[in-house]
Amino acid sequence: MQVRKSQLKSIIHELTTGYYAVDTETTGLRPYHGDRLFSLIIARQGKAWYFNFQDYPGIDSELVLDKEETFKDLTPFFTCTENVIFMHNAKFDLTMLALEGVEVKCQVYDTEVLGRLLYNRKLKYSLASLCKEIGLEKSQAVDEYIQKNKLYTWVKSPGKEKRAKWPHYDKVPFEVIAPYGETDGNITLKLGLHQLARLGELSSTLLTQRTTQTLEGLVETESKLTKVCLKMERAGVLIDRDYCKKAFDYEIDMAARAEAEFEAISGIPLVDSRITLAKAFDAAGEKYPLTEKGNASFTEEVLEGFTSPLAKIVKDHRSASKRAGTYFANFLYFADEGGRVHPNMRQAGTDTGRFAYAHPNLQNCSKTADEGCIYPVRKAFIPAPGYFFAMIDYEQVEYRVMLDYAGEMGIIRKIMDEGLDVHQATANILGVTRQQAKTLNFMLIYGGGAQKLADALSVTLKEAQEFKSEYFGKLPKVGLFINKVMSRANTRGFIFNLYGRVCWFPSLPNPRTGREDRYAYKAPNHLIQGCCADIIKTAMVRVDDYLQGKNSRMLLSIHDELLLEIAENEEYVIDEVSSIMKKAYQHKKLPLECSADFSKTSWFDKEPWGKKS
DNA sequence: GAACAACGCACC
DNA sequence: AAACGGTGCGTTGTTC
Repeated sequence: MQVRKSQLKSIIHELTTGYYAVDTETTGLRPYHGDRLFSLIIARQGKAWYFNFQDYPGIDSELVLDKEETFKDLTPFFTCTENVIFMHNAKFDLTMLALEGVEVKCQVYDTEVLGRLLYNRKLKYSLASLCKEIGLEKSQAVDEYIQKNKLYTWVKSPGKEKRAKWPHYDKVPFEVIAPYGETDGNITLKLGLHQLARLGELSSTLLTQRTTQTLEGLVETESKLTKVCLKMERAGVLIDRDYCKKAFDYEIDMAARAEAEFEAISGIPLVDSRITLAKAFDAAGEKYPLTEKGNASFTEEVLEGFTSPLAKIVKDHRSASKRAGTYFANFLYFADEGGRVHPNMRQAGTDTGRFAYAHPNLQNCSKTADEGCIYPVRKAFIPAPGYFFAMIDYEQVEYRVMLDYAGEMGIIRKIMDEGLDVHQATANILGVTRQQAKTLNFMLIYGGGAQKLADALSVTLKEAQEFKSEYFGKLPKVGLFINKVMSRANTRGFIFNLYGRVCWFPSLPNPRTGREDRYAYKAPNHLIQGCCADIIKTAMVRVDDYLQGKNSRMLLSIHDELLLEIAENEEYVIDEVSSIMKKAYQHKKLPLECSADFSKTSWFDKEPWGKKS
């Protein structure tokens, strides 16, 4: 129901402790660029209240509530820690609420996150598709209205072909959006309650299994984590705008030069496509491989093998345009007025449990600068005045966790007693070089076959097979572990890690053979990768708790690394955070190690912080 | 015109 | 029978 001014107080009075769904309607999707909520939906047991704050032409003025007053009245609701609130993509709505000064202290469950924890092999985790599975239909009215009436703006940014689409939800008529919002609220609540019930069932089937933590515990961690991510995202990362602009101009210029040179030499305008490149390199007499789909392939590696001067030009062009478009242009585009970018942390973004980052993705910023590069990408990120950066990362976490899971004591002792790193210890055991050991470990953790190993080590298939049997001969527990996990995935269809995270392996048709396949060779990787994701997620919740009342803050989580902004008088938190991170994994035999770097200038220039802890 | 597939490439 | 895991995002070329 649409809330009228006269009913406000009594309705709010009705909101006693219980299970709710909350949703907001917002002017657009960019909270850090001025978009704001214009309505709030609260749903409970078949009832949904639509609190409208926006004036529409001809609307009954009783239906236009005062935003400030409403949120003030709702303070007891949002600060009640006993309330349980379901939200789909909760972080977005929490951001919008935060911009109205509302801090939600209730227990928040993101139905997207719950969807992942329940079953992580879906194609989509949208509210519409999750609801559809349980027979609930999401209204498409608003999206359809936006499309039909073209209530969006196309935005083109310099140096890029792609345009961004900005929808304007505030232009959707009240009579369309209000019932839509109410439906969303109702179905989100039903979905959330259904998910909690389903989690209970799933959890009880795992109860007999050995995990250090129950699935319920994992759900609680993820629930708390949503608010941690909210904080991190709101903090954002400061960019050096002038640096980005200079770097962007420079790279655009480099790309233009490459285009001119290419055309001068080949007589063909440079278009980085298989058609143009095939034409140019055919003329230059170069031979190139084909991709899986039978198209000409011109990867960097292929170009590396060419003698034609065009090859370097294409490489330079790719590198310059990638740096200009994917990095510097995006940083400038996404930065708010204060120069901070707020990348979207996608807590439920991956099958394994890792985070995914978008808009912009800050997990794939170039670490190193190529030779001759004068604008390293990570140099664009700088600590705020009064702060410096700390980068704390787990050392070889996936390998260590795998060895600990496997209980391969021979190598574990070598690592612990002799202070060797994983690859060196492997090398010593096998009598190979560290680099070879690293390649072997790498292949192992990704489920690579003998052929790939042969390619990577530049040896024959037979030699690669010998390396493999040598490896498993000397590290039998690792082989046992890998086989056990694969066979579990095959026979049971799912595996779970020490944190209770379940990973499903449904039978899917293999596009190559058409036969059903569970892709079980991926299972050991997913188990380890997911476990490491849960380690850092657990650590983040604890670090956030530790940082309460301090000025230092977490900014980014990059799989096995945290980037923090440390207040100048809080240097001591670095060691403490390292320690919290290490303890987030309850090892059986092999503990985790962390190392820290710091920088007073940028994310690029870093120095070791003290010695390894 | 817009959506999609394919490719290439940055990270862990 | 064998299989190198997980992401986001840019452009090009094709298709609806």
